[in-house]
Order: sequence, then C-alpha cells, then structure tokens
Amino acid sequence: MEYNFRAIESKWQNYWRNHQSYSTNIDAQKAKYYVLDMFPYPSGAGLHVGHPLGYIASDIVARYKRLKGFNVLHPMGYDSFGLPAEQYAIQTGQHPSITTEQNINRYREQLDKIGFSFDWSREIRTSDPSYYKWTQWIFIKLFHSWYNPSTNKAEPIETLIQLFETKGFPLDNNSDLTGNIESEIPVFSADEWKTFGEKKQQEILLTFRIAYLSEAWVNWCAGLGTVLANDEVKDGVSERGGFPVERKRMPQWSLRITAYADRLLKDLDDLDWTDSIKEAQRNWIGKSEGTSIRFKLKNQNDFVEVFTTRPDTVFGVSFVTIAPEHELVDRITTDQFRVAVNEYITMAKNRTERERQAEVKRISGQFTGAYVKHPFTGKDIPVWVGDYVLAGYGTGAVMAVPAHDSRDYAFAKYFDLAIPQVIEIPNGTDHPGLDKESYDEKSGKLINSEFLNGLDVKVAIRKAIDEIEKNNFGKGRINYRLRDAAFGRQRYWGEPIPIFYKDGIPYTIDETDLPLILPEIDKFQPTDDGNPPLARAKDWKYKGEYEYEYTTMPGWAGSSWYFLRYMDPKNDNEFVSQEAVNYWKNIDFYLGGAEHSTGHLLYVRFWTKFLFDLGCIPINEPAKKLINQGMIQGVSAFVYRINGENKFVSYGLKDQYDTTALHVDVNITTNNLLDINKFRLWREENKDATFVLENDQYICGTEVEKMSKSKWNVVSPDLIVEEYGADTLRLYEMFLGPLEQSKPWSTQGISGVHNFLRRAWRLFHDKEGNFNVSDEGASPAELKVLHRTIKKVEEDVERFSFNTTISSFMICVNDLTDLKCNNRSILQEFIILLSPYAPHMAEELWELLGNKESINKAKFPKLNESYLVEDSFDYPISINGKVRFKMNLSLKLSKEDVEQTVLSSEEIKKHLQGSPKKIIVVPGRIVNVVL
RNA sequence: GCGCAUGUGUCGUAAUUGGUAGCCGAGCCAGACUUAGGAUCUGGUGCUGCGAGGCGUGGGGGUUCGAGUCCCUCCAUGCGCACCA
Repeated sequence: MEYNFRAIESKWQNYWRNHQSYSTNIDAQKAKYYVLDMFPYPSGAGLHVGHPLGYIASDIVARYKRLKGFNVLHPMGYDSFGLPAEQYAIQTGQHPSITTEQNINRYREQLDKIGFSFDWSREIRTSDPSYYKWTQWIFIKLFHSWYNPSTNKAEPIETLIQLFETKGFPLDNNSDLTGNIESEIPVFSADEWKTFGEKKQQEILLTFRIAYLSEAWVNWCAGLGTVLANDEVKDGVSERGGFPVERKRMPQWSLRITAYADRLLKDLDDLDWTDSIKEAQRNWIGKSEGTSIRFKLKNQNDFVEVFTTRPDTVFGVSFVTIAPEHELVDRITTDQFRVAVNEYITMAKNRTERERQAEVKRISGQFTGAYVKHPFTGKDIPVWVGDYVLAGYGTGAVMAVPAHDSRDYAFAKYFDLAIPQVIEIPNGTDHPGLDKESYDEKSGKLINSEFLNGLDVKVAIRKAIDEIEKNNFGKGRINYRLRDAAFGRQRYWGEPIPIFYKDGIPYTIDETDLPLILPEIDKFQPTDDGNPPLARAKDWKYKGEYEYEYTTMPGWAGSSWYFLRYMDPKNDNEFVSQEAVNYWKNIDFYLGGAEHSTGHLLYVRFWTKFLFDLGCIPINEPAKKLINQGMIQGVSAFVYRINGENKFVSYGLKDQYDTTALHVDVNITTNNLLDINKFRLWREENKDATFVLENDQYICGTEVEKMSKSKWNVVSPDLIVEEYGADTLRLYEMFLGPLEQSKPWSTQGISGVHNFLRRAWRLFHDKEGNFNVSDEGASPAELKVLHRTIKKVEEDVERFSFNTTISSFMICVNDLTDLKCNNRSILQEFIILLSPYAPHMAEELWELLGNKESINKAKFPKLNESYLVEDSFDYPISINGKVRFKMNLSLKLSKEDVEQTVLSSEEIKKHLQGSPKKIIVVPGRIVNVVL
C-alpha cells in the first residue's frame, strides 16, 4: 500500500477529535508546560500559508513536551473584536458578530486540516460576553487603583484616600507622586480634603487612577472616526486603513502605563526574548536621565521649566524654545508679538502629524517678546515658540544650546541667534567647526562656564546637577518617551467600558452587573452630533437612569490577559481560579509576530504586572521565552498590458512596448508561466485578451511583497494540504529555513520533503507494499543511526531549531534505507521522534506496529551515548611546533596523561597506529586524525 | 540620524564551545530501470586548473597555531524608533 496521506490524515483528525486526545487538565503529579501562539484576528481573507508557520512550530514543541512527560497546555482562540469587521458592517450593514462568526468558522476549518494538537475545549473569543465580562472586570480594577510610588506598585484607591484623609496633598514623603500625573493637583490639607464634596473628591481621585479620564492630546483619525494609541499610528497614518492622523485635544480614557515604565524596562533583562524585541521595547519606553531647570520670567512671577540631558551646557543657552501647545505661550507673549505668535500657532496646529513629520527639515518658529533670566548668570534670554519642541515630551520646553545641539543649531542659524561655545572641540576629531555645524559629542572640556570650566563633560554633568539642585533651580529627573495609552475608541465593535456617569462624574458599574453587554444598534456610523455609535443604542441606561460611557475598549484590551483565561476558560466566578494560575503560571513558550513588540507585548506585560500588584496572580511577567516567527512573504505575479489595448506582452518583451504592470492571481500561474485559459476566465474583461508570447509561453514578472488579498499573491494552505497532505505542509514550512527569518513563499522543493515522507513510509513496507517489520535484534550500525538522530532531534527542538531537525530525519531515513533496516524496535523509536513533525503518518505507522494507544501517549526515546562512539582516533594538538597531545579518553589515555603530555608532531605520529595522512592540530580539543 | 538583525554554492540553507566550510533539500548534468509517471534507483555538481595544486563564507584590517564564528572598520539589505531636548 502506498502512502495515502488523504485517508490517513482524515482518519487521525477524526480520531483525535472523537477521543479528545489533546484536552488537558491540571495534574499535580506532572510538570506543566505552557505553549502559546498569539491568537489570530479572524479576517475575511482566511488563513494563508504564513499563519501556520508559527502554529506548526509551537505544535511541534507541544507534542515534543508531551512525549517528554510534561502536562502541556496548548490552547487556541480568537482576538475577535476589531476594526475590519466593523468597517464591513458600516459598508454593508451586516452585524460584525455575524461576519466574525463566519470568519472564525472558516479559520477553524482550515486549522483542523493541518493536524494541530490544540485543546479546543479551552477556546476563547474576546468578543464573547463570557470572556469580556472579565476584561471589564479588570478595567474596574484598573479604575479603582492608583500607583503608589513609595511602594512602587499599584494599590487600591482606598489607600490613597486614607493618605488624603490623614496627610492631605502633597504627601510629606519625598516620592514624586505627580511625576506621572498630568493634571495639576491643587494643594490641600487633610482637613480640607474632608470638607470637599463628593464631586470634588472624585475629580481629584480620577487624576490618580490607573484607568483615568482626562482632557488629553490624542491621535485622532477622522477616516476611522476614532482615537488611536501611539503604536497604532505608523508614519503619521493609521496602521489599519492608512488614514491620516492628527493631534486633537479631547476627553479621553487612558491607562497609566507610564507608572510601570521603569519596571517594564528593568524586567526586560530577565526575559529570554530576542534582543531586537527587547531593544524595540527599550526604545519605545525611551528612558532618559536629565535635569529639569526653571528659568524665571523677566517681569513676571512665573517660570519656564525645561528638561535637559545636558545640564553641563547650561552656560551655552542662548534662547529658550517652548512648544506651540505649551500653556505658557498665551500668558507670556507680549502685545507686540501677539498677532504673529497666534498666527504661528494656528499654522502649527493645523498641520497633521504626517505633514509635521514630513517637514522635519523645515524650520519654523516665532519670538514671543518674552525673556527669562539665566539661573546662574542672570542674563536675559529670549523665549521662542517652535514646533520642533514637542508638547508631549519632557516639559514641552527646551533650553536651546545651539553650539552643542544640532536642532537648536539649525534654529539659531535660521533666525540668526547667538551660538556661544561652552565645550572645547577635542583635537583629532574631524569636526568642521562651529560655523558649519554643532558639536554634539559628550566629550571634551568645558569653557566659558564659570564653575564648570576645565571639567570633562561627564564630570561637568554631575557637577551641574549638584549646583542646580543646591540653588533650587531644578532637580535631577528621569523622563520617558512612553505615553499613557489611549483606551477609549469611538467605535462599536469592542468591549463596552463599564462606566456610567452621575453628575458628570464617572463611576464603575457594579461587578454583579457584569458583563455589560454590547447593545444592539441599527447603524454602525457615529451619530449625527458626533457621538460614538453606542449613543444610538435605545433605552441603554444604567439602572434605567444613568448614561453609560459610549466609547469602547481598543483591540488590545482583550489580548492583554487572554493567556490567563485559557487556564480556566469556563470559570463564571473569577477571571481565573487561583488553583489554575498557581499550577500553570506563566507561558513557557510564546510564539508570534514581531510586529507586536511595542503594542500587545508591552500591554500584556503591563496588565500582568498590574494583576500581580493586586495579588490576583502569582506571576509578574506573562512569558519567559518568546520567539518571533518570520513573515512569509508572497511572490506577486505581474502581467503587462499594452496601454490602450487589451493585449498582454510576456515579461522578456515588455520593454519593447508601452505597458502597465498589473497584479495577476498567482494561483493561475505555474513557475511564473501564465495559464492563458485560466487568465481569460479569471476576469470578464480578459475574455478577449490577446498575447505577445516568447517561446510560445507567457512569462510573468515577479516581486516579493507582503502576502495580501489585494496583491493577488495569497497562497492558502488548503491547496498544499490537498495536493501533498498536512504532514508535508508541516515539514515543508519548517524546512524553509530558520523560524525567525522572513522568507518568500515558494513551493520549490516541497517535493523533497514529500519524498522524504514516502521513503519513511517505505521503511515499514516491503516491495509489494505490505507492512513488514522484523523482530530481530538491531545491528550496531542501526543503533548508531537511531541514537545519533535522537540526540540531534532532542538538541534541535530544545533550541527551537526545527529546520535542522528535518535534515537529521532525512539523513536518518537515508541511512536506514541503505542499511535495509526494517527492525521493529528501531523503526518504532524513529516514528516517535518523527511524530511531532508528521503526526498523522506517525499515528498510522504506530498503529500498524500494533500499538493500541495514540502515539501522543508514547515516551520520547532514551538516548544511549555509548552507541555513538566513533571508531576513529580522536586527537588535538600543537602550539608553535611544540605539541601538546590529547587522546580520546575512551581509548587509551587518562585525562591527566593527555594534559601533561607534550610531544612533537613526529612523536604523535609514533603514537598513532598506521601513518596518518593528516593531523589536525588543536590545543585543548579533540579532532579527527585522517588515516 | 540612532538602535537591532542579517550577509556562506545556481537557490533555500548547515556548520551547538573558534577546529577538515558547504550537511540536508531544490535545481542542473550523466546513467540505470521502465506499462513514460510530477515515479524509483546510481553517480556527479563552490570557483579555478589537464594535473599536483591554488582560491574561496559582503570588502578591508586585527587577535589566534587555527576565524563563517571573536575584535575594529567600511559596504549592502531588512526591521524598529525618529525634531525625544
């Protein structure tokens, strides 16, 4: 019987389903292992061959760990709230839940065909009320918590109220409570606090909550009609849809992730994640240490506070620049300059983010007419407004040191401002001089700087901070680039925020009223008066009386804690039971795309730390080990239409005509050759197309691009499964190259792995195709092949190198075929090794070998190194003609003999039997001697 | 501009601690078998040279008895951040 993958694969997929082979329960007797894939958003395009890449790798790890005796949690679910389903609803009126349901069914069908060992009894969907009930529950916790800087963790808001009741505000310890708080909090005493009414108290508390509502600058995307978080904006346009994004000030729910900035940064060190992801997160958090300095305004009892990392250059300040949005602008501008300043600010505000970024090189600014006093010299320093200063970073104001900062330099040159030098440019640098560009390096000796003169930059920085703090001009300060995360979306298809308003103050709904179900509405657009779609819901009031919050949670809310829910997905009383989370703890192996590095992966760490602080879970990081699978790109195919004609010219001849390149569906091409009949049927307008061929063929042009429906380069795994089987797909995707590398999809070489499976199958069958294994004892050669493979497979899986494992399998099968091996025990162990990679075929052969239980209950073979000993001599040697000689310890000499013996190469030769052709000389290592 | 990653035959790649570079697969060449299959099997295949040999891991330099691997520098590609003070 030939290897009939179709029959085998459907047989075993049914078996696994009917026997619930992969459902998992807590088992205190066994060590746990948690393998998790980043769950997909179920898009309308279905799975393409890129999706399964990571799922196959994680499935191999899950199956391998089961064979190793671990209790493996390997769940799957759907991140099913999101924009595309809603955009589709706006266009067609079809409810997003219907679209989502359809897409999920299609995903499931496709996933099932690949033979994954997911525990589907634990499936979750973020859009399911039984799931988002707990997302809302966590939001309520976030609302009722504040970040206590002196304990450095989140605490119930009651502990803050207690502090207010006993000490008032600010608190007497030196912890910088306001460092993370944007709004200005008035000073009040404990007694005053008690006299404040409910409304005033709630307003004050709101500014401290981890989930808080405030007037804030947001990324407003008019195209999507919603606010976006920083990581959802790329190059000034929305990541979804590519619509322009502008800055806008509006009331906005935010999560105080900035309170966790330092912990998010520090704890990266202990994570086994790739450097690039950790670096991306470090950059995103953007910690910088510096100093705040207050510059007193001339003729006014107020000051401009700046942030700088270069306090050493304080004597080089020639002006101060503040952001156009800065609250001081209006107050300090003199009448003489008011018109010009207002004009400038209007211009700056009307530019979109994209325009602003595109025009980085263009310098603009306006003098306000105001002056500040230099803190040390008392000299007058002009104050300018400039949009190169960002309102959202630091204090929104900078002390400009044009001689030693390139941006200040450009500004000073443009407006012809002074450029005083305070650092000597060291000899030997190729700096062209201060009349050409600024000197930004952090090295050199200070000059023209009073008490800093003669000091080296690094020393001067410390000295400057000391002096600034001593004179109370400012203080050392740590700044983060990270911004609090915008949490409300003016959209329908998301979790309703469990908030209602009473007297204009937000309150959380009672936990017993959860979940707050997403109400039905008839249209998905915003209302005519600009409210989010939820405002359309009829009779939707809390307790029939209070208005609900109309914005919904962002896409990343549900995914920020889903790994916990898998542990206990059906629990109606808790988001996860203590028993479950204490057993499963964190993810042992997390796999997903690198595109989530500053989004999901930061948020899930944030929520985990928050839940840890409140004592809800015993872990403070979600995943110790993370691997990012590379993207599988599509290879797009192009046809070239002669302009103005319905005539297409083959790739090699296209330059002789005036043509337009058009994407063509890659599924109607084979090896870049266009199937002309299919092309004519593909689209109505192609029916009468004519062609200019080369060698009677139409050759398509190609280009590697992201796999996407619009580029017609999507290859579905279904076709591969249909033609070659799921096991071949699994093997091939792993064989393509290192998991983490991106690569274009190509089926060149798929026959190689397919043939490998057929050859493996043939090991178990005689020439006539009858199942045939022998019960004779295994030969030493066969044992050697087997154990070499065991060793390699084990090492490779442990270091997540799957492509090399497959080479080892191929070598193993080649060797066993050469040895004409049909030994039962050898083949049985081999098939266990193979089972994580090609589970269907492994199950079938396992059954033919007479085993009653599924192969996933088998034990991973034990390695016996003694079968691996080489029969050749092993030697190292030689430094500068003098030769230290080392011998394979299993042969003649002891370790001590080896390390003490010093011989010439002639002498080595004497020690060797026969006369070696070549000796490879290696101090301290063992290498072959070629005889 | 800053940061991170990558660079090896015709192609995908391998070489776990510095130790015979190119395993495994694809492609190509030759042959065997054949009910002609997109089958199977055998041999060959880094470059160069008739040959012994020489040269070869993006370029240049260094450390080392020995470098694809470590260090410096430059180049190219990909990704991330970007007027972040």
